[in-house]
Amino acid sequence: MTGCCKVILVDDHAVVRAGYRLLLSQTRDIEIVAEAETGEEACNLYWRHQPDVVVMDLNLPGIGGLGAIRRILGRDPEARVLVFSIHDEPVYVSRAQEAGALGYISKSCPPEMLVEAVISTAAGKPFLEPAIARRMKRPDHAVNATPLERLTPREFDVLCRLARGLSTRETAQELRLSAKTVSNYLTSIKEKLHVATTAELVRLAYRLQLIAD
Amino acid sequence: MTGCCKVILVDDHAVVRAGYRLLLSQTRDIEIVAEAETGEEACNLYWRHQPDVVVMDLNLPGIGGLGAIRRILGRDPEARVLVFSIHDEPVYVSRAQEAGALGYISKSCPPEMLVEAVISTAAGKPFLEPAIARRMKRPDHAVNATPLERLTPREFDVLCRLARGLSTRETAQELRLSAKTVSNYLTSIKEKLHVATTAELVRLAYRLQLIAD
DNA sequence: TTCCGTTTAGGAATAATTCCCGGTCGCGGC
DNA sequence: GCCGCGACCGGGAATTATTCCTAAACGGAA
Repeated sequence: MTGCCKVILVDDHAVVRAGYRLLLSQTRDIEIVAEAETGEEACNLYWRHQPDVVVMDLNLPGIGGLGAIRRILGRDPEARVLVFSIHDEPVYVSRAQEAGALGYISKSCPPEMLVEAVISTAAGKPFLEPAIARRMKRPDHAVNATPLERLTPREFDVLCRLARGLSTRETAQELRLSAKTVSNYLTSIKEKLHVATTAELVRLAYRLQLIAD
Repeated sequence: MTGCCKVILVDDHAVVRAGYRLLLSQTRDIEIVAEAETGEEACNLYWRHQPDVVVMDLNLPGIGGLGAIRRILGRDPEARVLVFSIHDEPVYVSRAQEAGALGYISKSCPPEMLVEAVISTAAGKPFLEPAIARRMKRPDHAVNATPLERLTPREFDVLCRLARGLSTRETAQELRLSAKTVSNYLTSIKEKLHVATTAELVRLAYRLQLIAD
């Protein structure tokens, strides 16, 4: 571990970022070159700084963490993103990996592991929190466990936003789609998840821990 | 501010605690004497250390943050608790204050404010994040505090069913109303609870423990 | 009695949803 | 290269849901 790895920190809470910054600054090998509050901001800062790794929270305002990952990876397939989320459910891990994340740790991990994961990811080595890796291996979760796995990435995007309480119109604006398309997605989501009403959909989203409170 | 104020840190995420610990340790006046992951643990550690202030997250496993606050205050009415939550809605503030919290800040506040709030609360002075204080003063806050009380009995009936996932038609059948009437109730419920979509309504119902899972 | 809030629902206008369709794009196989 | 597939996007038309307004019936409070 010679050299210093440059890190961008993405999280919508300033206090939280400040904490991580201190935590990571204790290690000589790590330097935080920028912080972002939103996915969009993260993308912009990425081009400017060309960091070795992006430490990315998942639920961000705007395009969200997954959107940001897709956007960054779309333009730089070599980008290394470490997801650092409050969620430790396999659903989110799969989604993040699909989007192109190289590492994934949850906020329940011990503090040292954050450092370890950052260094590993910066070096291009995938890092997955062991506790989560164990859960991912359990057969019941494979592809058929949650019907969520049958949703396409875009359907998933739409579901996340509608479940959070956005209207079809707001969702459309955020994702730059027509309200019509969002409606059509909603219909197919409901069909795939076997629910009839939006309320049922939201309850399901709670049970699958897609949204929390 | 002579002397050192003793702090207990309560949050279910170790990394997050580690960050706050570093953040607070930068100030000489503050010493973190213990950390807890759950409300129960926080209570036990409170008797052992008799801290000047407890920095408490709200959503904890088990009895939760509010439960812990009530339990601590129940045995030591002089206890000083600073709530440090991700939520910035007035509902949570009122709940926390009812439970006995002396201070409240959200995680969207600037890092320096955490230090300020800890010192203030430790000294027995209430601290409320200015941005939240402003929101609390808005007239509609009376509604925010106990939103369900503004619903008529019939509206409540309707809400329970819709939130559980019944369609307007099913709800109408169950209550022997016309679907039209149920729709009309739905509109007035949404207005009284200040939500725009059904999804938001369901989330609110979760938070108010109208439905569980 | 008069007034007010609740319960109920219809009419009309508007918005959302459903179902069906057709187009584009990229990817893996032949 | 060409084919097929599935994801992605949204228009059209029919159907439903929602909103906003109105109004009747009822019961309790002033």
